[in-house]
Parts: sequence; structure tokens; C-alpha cells
Amino acid sequence: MKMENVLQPRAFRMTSQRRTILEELRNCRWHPTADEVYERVRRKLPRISLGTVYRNLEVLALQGTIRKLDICGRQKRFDADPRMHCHVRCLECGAMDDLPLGDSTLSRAIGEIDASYEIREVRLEFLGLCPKCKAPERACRDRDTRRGHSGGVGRPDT
Amino acid sequence: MKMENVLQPRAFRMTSQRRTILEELRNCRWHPTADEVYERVRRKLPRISLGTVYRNLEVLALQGTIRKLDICGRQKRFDADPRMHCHVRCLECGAMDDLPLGDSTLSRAIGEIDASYEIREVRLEFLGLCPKCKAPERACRDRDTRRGHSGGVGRPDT
DNA sequence: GTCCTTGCAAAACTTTTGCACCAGT
DNA sequence: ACTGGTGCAAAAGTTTTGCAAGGAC
Repeated sequence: MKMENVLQPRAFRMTSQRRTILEELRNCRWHPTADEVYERVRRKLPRISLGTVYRNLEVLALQGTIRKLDICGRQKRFDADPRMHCHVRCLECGAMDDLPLGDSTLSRAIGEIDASYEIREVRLEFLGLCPKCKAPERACRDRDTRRGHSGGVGRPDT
Repeated sequence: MKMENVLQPRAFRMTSQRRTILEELRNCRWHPTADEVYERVRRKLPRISLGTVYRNLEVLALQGTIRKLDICGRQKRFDADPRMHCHVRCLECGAMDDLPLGDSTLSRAIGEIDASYEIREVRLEFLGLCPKCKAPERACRDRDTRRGHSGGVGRPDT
């Protein structure tokens, strides 16, 4: 399935591959990359292909069942918990944990990571639709065709 | 120069390529990707290669002169301002602005982006050294050899 | 002169896709 | 049956690297 078609799917089917991928992601204590998921799933479904893993993670993320974290380094990571929560990431090895905000207070949770990690930086990012993508429907998508300096919200090219 | 060696460089030299790359990045109003920088620099130094742009952006980021934003989608982006500040990113086209925190108040700045963007999500991320990378010096780097559990993937990224 | 830097090309990596066949509903 | 999903392999897209020559200090 081409990724552009996945945007308006008629219905999603539950295959053993999709089920297993979701299970493995949920059993994973950290936020794995696609090929980590692949390795895990392969232990149960040896014939699965990496392409299938990518396709399913994409579909699951579109459904909102999981979350794709495009916030990391080289490889994208996936998170079985689609609810919003904060992450703690290692600058050195890329390890990625959740901010342990269970029933504890915010200060306790932060105290906890402050004790184990050596925090160097805090990043706050707002995501949404820019002025151009907000309304004109297609106006923005067109610019998305790579190389059209994607970031360009019509900024002058000084 | 191999990127592993760049970690303990003896001295950095200022070449016309490096100077131009920095200039162009600073003249850029948004946060360009490496190949956007390449396109711009090429107008002044037609013979420069993409590899050189990557190497220099890496070096400049290590020096702390610029900032590598591994927070975005497909391609990494670079920011001429190494000071910490918040970003606003478009989920649709990837446009990336700074939170306009000039002399105005936080609420005014947020009100501003709230009026132009349609904010859907806020992300807060803490970055630092994980327990394993914090002390044992090499213990973590070893996990860095791909496929080694937890965060053990991905390169140190910034 | 030393050794960091460059241009070029090839390689390494991650992700997406075309296609023919398979399988969920 | 209909049509989405799968495996495989190839392609696409992004970043890194080996090497010999060039240039900053």
C-alpha cells in the first residue's frame, strides 16, 4: 500500500503480523526503532519482512493506536502509549525513557530522573498547522515535495 | 575526518567553506536542512561538496557555534542560534519557526503563534546522560553498537 | 612542514515502493 | 469475491567516509 493511500483507508484488517507488532511494541519497556521491533517480531514470525513492520507501524500510528516519535536522532522510534507524555533521552546513546509520571507529583517525577540522568537540556516544542497549511488545504502539501525548502513558510530567501 | 575523531580535535581551522556555511546559516530566517544550506552556499562557492557541508555543520555544532536540531522529521535541521529557545513546527509541511520570544512576555509570544498556527500538540523533552553513560565512560558507548538493547541504538546525536 | 579540510565518489543506513501472491472479512 | 496486507527486492533519500590533493597556521 502506498503511504498516500493510507490516508483514506476503507478499513483496517487485523493480521497476525499487525497483532504481533502491536504486542511486541507494548511489551517493550523503551521506545524501539522500527528495526528493533522487526527483530523482536521476527522471533515469533520468522518470515515477516522489514517493509511490513514499517507499513504496520505507520498504519497503527495513523489510527492513533501507537505514536511515532519523530523527535529522535537517526532512526524514528515508536511508542505504544499514544497519550501525551514527556520523554527523557540520553544524548550519548539515545536511550529513551518516559518521564515517570505515574501517580507521583511532578516534582517527584522530575526528581527521579534528575537523580538517575544528568540532565543537560530541556526542549519545548509546539506542533500544529502553520498558517499556510491551516486553511488552503493543498497549498502546503505541494511544497512538501522535497527540495522545495520544506521549512519554507514562504519566508523570503535572504 | 572521521566523525569519531572530531570528538577530540586538536584545533579547528577557519576555511572559506566553513565561514560561508556559517554565514549562510545565520542569514537564513528559518532552520534549514543540510542540503538547503548546501544549495545556498553553492551560490557563493560553486565547487563546494555536500559532504563538506555535512562535516562543517557537524563541527560547528560540536563547537557549540550552531545547534543541530534532531527534533524534526526526515532530515535534520540546523539552527544558527545555539541558545536554548522553543520551536513551533508544522505537522503538515515541516516548517519550523522559533517561538517569537523577543522582549515580549511569554503569553504574548504564545498568543502570537496561537493566532497564526493551529497548535495541536506540545512536547516537552529532557535531554542528558543516562545512568549508564553518566559515569562508566565506556559502558554506554559499547551499547551504541546498534541492536544493543534499550537506548543502545542510534548515535549520540548532537 | 604539519595535519586539518576539501572534493569526489562510493558506501552505509533508514525508509518507501512496485509487484505478484496471499488472506481477512 | 473483494480488496487490503505481505514478502521480496529494488529504489529512494539522507548522512557518513576513504582517499589523495589542497590549504590554514
